[in-house]
Amino acid sequence: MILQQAFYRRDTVTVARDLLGHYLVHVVDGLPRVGRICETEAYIGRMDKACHAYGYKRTKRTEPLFAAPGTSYVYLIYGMYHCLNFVTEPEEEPCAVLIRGVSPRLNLPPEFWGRNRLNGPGKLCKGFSIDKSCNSLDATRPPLYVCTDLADVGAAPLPGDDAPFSVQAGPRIGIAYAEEAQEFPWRFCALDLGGTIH
DNA sequence: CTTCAGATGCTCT
DNA sequence: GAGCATCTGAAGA
Repeated sequence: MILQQAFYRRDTVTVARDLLGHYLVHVVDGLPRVGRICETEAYIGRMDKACHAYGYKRTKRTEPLFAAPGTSYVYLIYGMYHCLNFVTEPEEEPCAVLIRGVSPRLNLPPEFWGRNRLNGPGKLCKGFSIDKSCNSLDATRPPLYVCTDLADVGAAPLPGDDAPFSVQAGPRIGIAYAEEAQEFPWRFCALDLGGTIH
């Protein structure tokens, strides 16, 4: 099934952990590009200095964070990479989960198959052709969504994809400015799906 | 394996 | 004008 608003309308840390193992889908030119989510991070505006909407800071950029749970939030970072998030918690609570890594499953360009080709928010967006045109979409339906099974995109399940996996938590990446929030263990890795925390 | 510099443009002050 | 939820390639250990 496709994850619906009720899935995202929950505690952000819980959603970040629960997204692991599910399948990110972006339909491009009629073909679903699919990867299995193996790394995420939680951002919580009301108390998290690493969140763009810390202290309910509302600007043109952060506007999607205040929208309905299940909305996409895509922004440009360092002038050349995009980052994909899904908005969580009820409307007006600016929170989101950053999708940091997936392992390739379907219809990805050849250069994105193999180890360490889709681990990292910038690489992942490149592989899935995700840019600002994907910002502020309803991500509970095509072209951009997350589903629980490969059967949901009409593909056969992969042997081993139904096996349990272990989750590791650790501090988030690239937020040295965020003072005490640096240490929050809000990064989640599915170790057996290719994720790594050092 | 590690560190390090540079690329590049949008957003907010 | 400063800074940024990153990545790559080159060089060193």
